[in-house]
Order: sequence, then structure tokens, then C-alpha cells
Amino acid sequence: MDSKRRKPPASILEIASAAGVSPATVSRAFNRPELLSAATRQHVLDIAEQHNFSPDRLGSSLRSGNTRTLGLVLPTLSNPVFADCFEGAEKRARQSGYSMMMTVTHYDPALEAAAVQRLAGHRLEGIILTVSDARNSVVLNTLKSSGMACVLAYNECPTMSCAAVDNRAAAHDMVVYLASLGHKRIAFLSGPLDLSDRARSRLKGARDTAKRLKLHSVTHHVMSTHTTANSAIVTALLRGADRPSALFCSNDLLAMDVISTLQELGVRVPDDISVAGFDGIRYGTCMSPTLTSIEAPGFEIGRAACHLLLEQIEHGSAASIQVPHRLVRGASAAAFLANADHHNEKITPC
Amino acid sequence: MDSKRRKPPASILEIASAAGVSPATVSRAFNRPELLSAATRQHVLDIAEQHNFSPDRLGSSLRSGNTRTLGLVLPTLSNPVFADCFEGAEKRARQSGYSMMMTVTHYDPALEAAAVQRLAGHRLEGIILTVSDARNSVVLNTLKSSGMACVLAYNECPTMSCAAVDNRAAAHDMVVYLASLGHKRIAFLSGPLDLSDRARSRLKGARDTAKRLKLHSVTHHVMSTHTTANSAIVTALLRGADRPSALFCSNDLLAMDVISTLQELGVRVPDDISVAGFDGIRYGTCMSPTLTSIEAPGFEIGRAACHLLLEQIEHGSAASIQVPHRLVRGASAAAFLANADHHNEKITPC
DNA sequence: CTGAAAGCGCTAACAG
DNA sequence: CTGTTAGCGCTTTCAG
Repeated sequence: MDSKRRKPPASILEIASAAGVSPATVSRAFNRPELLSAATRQHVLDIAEQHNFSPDRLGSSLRSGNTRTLGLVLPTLSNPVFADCFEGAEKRARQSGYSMMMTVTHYDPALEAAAVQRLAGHRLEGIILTVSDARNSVVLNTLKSSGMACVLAYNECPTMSCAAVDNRAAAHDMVVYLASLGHKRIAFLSGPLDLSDRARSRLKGARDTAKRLKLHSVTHHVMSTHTTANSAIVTALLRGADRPSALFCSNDLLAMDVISTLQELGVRVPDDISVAGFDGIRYGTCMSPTLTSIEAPGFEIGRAACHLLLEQIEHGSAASIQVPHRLVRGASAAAFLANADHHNEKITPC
Repeated sequence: MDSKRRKPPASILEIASAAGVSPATVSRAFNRPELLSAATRQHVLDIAEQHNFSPDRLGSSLRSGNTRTLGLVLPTLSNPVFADCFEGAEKRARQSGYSMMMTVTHYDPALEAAAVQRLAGHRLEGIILTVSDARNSVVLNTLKSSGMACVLAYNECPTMSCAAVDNRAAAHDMVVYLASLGHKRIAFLSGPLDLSDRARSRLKGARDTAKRLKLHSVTHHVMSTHTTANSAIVTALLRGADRPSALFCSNDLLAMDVISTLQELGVRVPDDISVAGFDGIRYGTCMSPTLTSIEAPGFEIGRAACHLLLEQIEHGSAASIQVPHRLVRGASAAAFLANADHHNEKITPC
């Protein structure tokens, strides 16, 4: 019936001639209606409507220089905090007539660089990203020197505009809470620190606070990825006299995997050991036990980041926003009982 | 130091003159390297490298007509199945050098229309979407008549290219499973059916199968949203002699909320009543009780949808893919015990 | 208030 | 193999 090559959509010239006006007038009817007489404007819009016409952003972008498109570069959407972040950012963008181009990097700096390069080719007006490590990120330097508007989400960085929680303060709050439950030996679990400045800040916050509270110093245990527990490492850290009574995980997905690993090992949470996460993902409250965590509101971080980005694009400002965090008391962390580690005594060091 | 208005990035003409060749040659060095001598090509690329140049897609798109950008329109990323779908689709797109523009619609047909309109303005080469109701969707008709390449994800639709699980067969499998556990009265819970053709198909599959298996006919209970339980409705359906012994929820998020609502009401799952979901989200296995569900693999659906879309763009084909589903046996659905509804007897109808 | 003309950055078509 | 030329669709001066 209809040919495979469909006819191209009407251009501004056809509308102009159909309406008996110049192309400039058609353009103005859409972009600067105040410059036209009400009659002309309405006439043009009617004709456009009839032809089902709306101006092509491509020509418009090329000529005027603004694409009304933003970029969002996140580690992964499998982590609900980042999915929420997208929703917050995209909603804010949409409110200002911007579209969002998005990609994921899986915490891989090489993919981060490729992502920025690819997106930048589309002449985005600005970009929101979460990088592995804001301090030594080549891609951030490239981006800054290219002059593209740019805001970090989740990363804290003194030299760039960013929207994030205060990771150190949040970790502080968690350690204070765990201490208030009677825990004196706390271990911190995370993925590779060089791939997450957030994990680093959280560890630092935890260590500083433990020292200030005169707890045992916080040990650090590195999993091979950010969100999965290594069974061997978890087993190892349960051994010995200086075994921790609470495990503070650098994010909730890791905490969930740690808990299920512990359960497989026959270690009860929180009876034998307490576990806390970070991020406050909603599924934490459906788990058994419910997850103790720090809520870092993804939607709000995304919204704030996009807001900052738009301000930067429109007014050149380069402010940052610190989004408030909140302690979530769940059942996975409970009061420390001196004899709770009885279970452990039976484990023979191998 | 540097002025607020940074100098525009190098254009192809500057590179051309710097390299002592024509602009067309620079273009070819990037797009059709096989047309150039190795020497010229390398020389041009070196110069480009020095100037940190990469061709602007905007000019390229306008001239050549392809933007190498796809659109993805999903209900929400808060539901992990859709987040996975994005990951699958975007990864596939990236492999073919496409970027992904994305937006969410929160199951609102008006937002669906606005989303498509907005994205179409960017001259996408194709679009993947999940709509509320593929059968009577104005936006789908608009899209088809516009000639834009288009694939549905999750929706099943005989007249369009789509990537989805067989919802009726999947619901069939679930009912067969529940029946095998001894359940004879099954209730189906969902959001408004006119906003979800998937929920409709699943209900139909459940009803047909219940009839074939000579179970009691499946009752249907409508929640005000797709993913939250109405406490009053849940309470009501627990009353009476024909109270169901199993609740089949149209998605996992709803099932999770139903379970927590039941627990608040003092009804034990699965001891007093069994609950099943649909989607097979990964958090289902961390819950207590673990969730019985049908896995509808989001990543695979996204990947397949994007694959179909690219085929359609490149070869005009309009095939569909049925992605296999899988029953996930969790602890939320257990064998029916005749006396299990003792708990119920005590509830006084009000 | 409206029109004419130039050109954003790039690539396709055509020459050579 | 490489250069020349024209123009994708739009907006923006500048003139009226």
C-alpha cells in the first residue's frame, strides 16, 4: 500500500507557502509568538496543525546552537538509587523542556570516558554524571576543559558542581548509631576503593568516628565488586578474637548479599552479627531482617543535580547542593550482646 | 581566566585546512575510511586528534538524515523490570553506535503521547515503548502513520513488532502451579485494567486455566494503582466462605505490598494465604517469605526490543520476539491446607 | 510587525 | 583517491 520510503515530514518552507507567509514567520509563530500579530500567529499555527507539523529540532539546534538535550551518565540502573536518580533528573529536565539522553558505565572509568565522548557528539547542553572517582577522573578534566556544563551526582567534589549527600557525616551517623547499640568492633565492607570515592568517604567517616568514640579501629574488607559479597572474605572476617560484631556495608545491595551469605553460612543476623547498609533502598524494608541503612534519596539527588545543571546552563552559576540523608533503623542491626559470638567459637581457623 | 563564552569546538573546515585537505576528506576519514589512502586517512586523524576534534553529529544528522539516536519510553524505572529493560536496550543500542533518549510515563496515556511527541522532535530513528494499552493507543497510531520505526516492549500486539513474554501462557503456568499446591479458589489482584493490557492478558490466562482445571472461577480485585495494595479491598476479600486461598498479583511490587498489608492485618503468608506475583524481580528472593513469581526477564526483553528496532531501521523487517518466562517457586505460595482459614473464621463481617 | 538572505556543520553527488 | 559544490531545516540578523 504505502511505499517503504515514506514521504519526509513537512518542512517549515511548505508550511510557509501554505500559509502565504515567509519561513521566518512560521519560525516565529513557534518560538517567539510575541513578535507576531495575533491573527498571523493563529493562522500559521492553524496551517501547521492541519499539516501536522512541528519544527524539526535538528535544523533548529544547528542554527541556534541549543539542542535542549541533557546527558545522564550513571553506573547502572540495576541499583534502585540510580533508577530513582534518573527519575528525579528526567522529571526536572522535562519541566524545562529538555530531553534526557542516558547511558550506563558499570563503574568502569574506560566506559565513562567512552560514554561522555559519545554523548558529547550529540552536542548536549550539559551532562550529569556519577563517576568512579571524581578526584582523578580524566573524563572530568576533558569535560571541564571542553566547557560543557556539568554536574556530578553522588560524587562529592570541591572543584565541581555536585549534588550529593555528605557521605562522611552519614557514615558518622551510622557508626554513632551502631555504637549506641553497644557495638565496639565494626568492619567496613566495600568494593575496590579506587573505583568508588563514595565508599572511600564512607570508610573515612566510619574510621574517624570510631576513633573519636574510642571504639576499636574499623577494619576494611574489599569485595571483588561493589554489590556482591565474597564468601571467603566474609568467612575469614568472622574468625578470631577480634571478630567484629557489626558489618557496615558501603551500599544496600552489598549489605543484602552479605546478609544472604551469612545466612548460608549459618550465621544469624542480627542475633550473631549486625549488618548495616547505605542508600536506603525501598526494598530494604521488605527484607528479612529489614535493613538498617542510611537513606541517600536518589530522586532528590537527581532532581537537585538537574536543577543545578539547568542553572549552570542558563546563568553560569556553579553551586553545589548537599542533600540531607537519614538513618533508617532496621532489624538487621541490633543491640550487641557479649555472648552473641558463641556461635563463632566453634569455627576452627583453617 | 578563561572567558565565560568559551570558543566553539573546532569544525571540520579548520581541520581540513590544518591538514591541507578538503572538508570532504576529513569527513571521509571518520565515516568512510576505506575510501581514503592509508596515508591521507592517518594524517587527517592525527591532525584531528591534535585538535581534539570529533565530528559534530548535529551537522551530520541534518545532512545525512540519521541521528543514530533511539528513544525509549517506559512507565517508570522504579520498577526493576523496566530498569533492567533499559539496560538491555541501551547496551544493544550502544553496540551499534546508537545513543538512547529516555523518558517515563507513569502509566499515563497523556504522558505517553507527550513523550512520543517530544522525543519525535529530536528526529529519532526509532522508538521502543511500553504503552498502557496497545490495542487502543492513539499514540501508537500516530507513531505508525508517521512512519517512525517502532517496537513495543512488554506489550503483546498482533499488529506491531513487539518483544514480550506470553502473558497468558505465563499466567496459565502460575495457575497450574497454584492448583498443584491444592489451591482451588484463586483471586487476581491488579491495578486498573484499562491501564494495563498485560494485567488483562494475565487475568484472562488465569481465568481460562482455572476453568479448564475446574477450579472456582478467578475473582478480580482492582487496586487504585498498579503497585500498591488497598487495605480495605484486601480485607474485604478475606471475608466470607468463598475466600480465596491464593492471591495472584499482576506484578511483584503489588505482591510485595499485598504481603506487607496482609502481615499488618495479622494474616500469615503463606500459612493463612498464599501470594504470588509476576515479573520475577531479583528482590523477590530476599524477601520474607521469598516471592513466588513468573520471571519476565527485563534485560532480555529490552535487548530483544532494541534488536528488533535496529533490524527494522536497517532492513525494514517487522518481526516480533516472544521472550521465554519462567516460574519462580518461592515461599510465599505453599500447599493449601483445608484448615488454614481458621484464622479467617474469627473475622466478623462488618 | 514581516520578509529576504545568510549560514550553523556536515556529507552526498558529482567531477576530476 | 580527492576536491568542489550544494543544501539538509531552521533561525537570525538586517531591512523594510
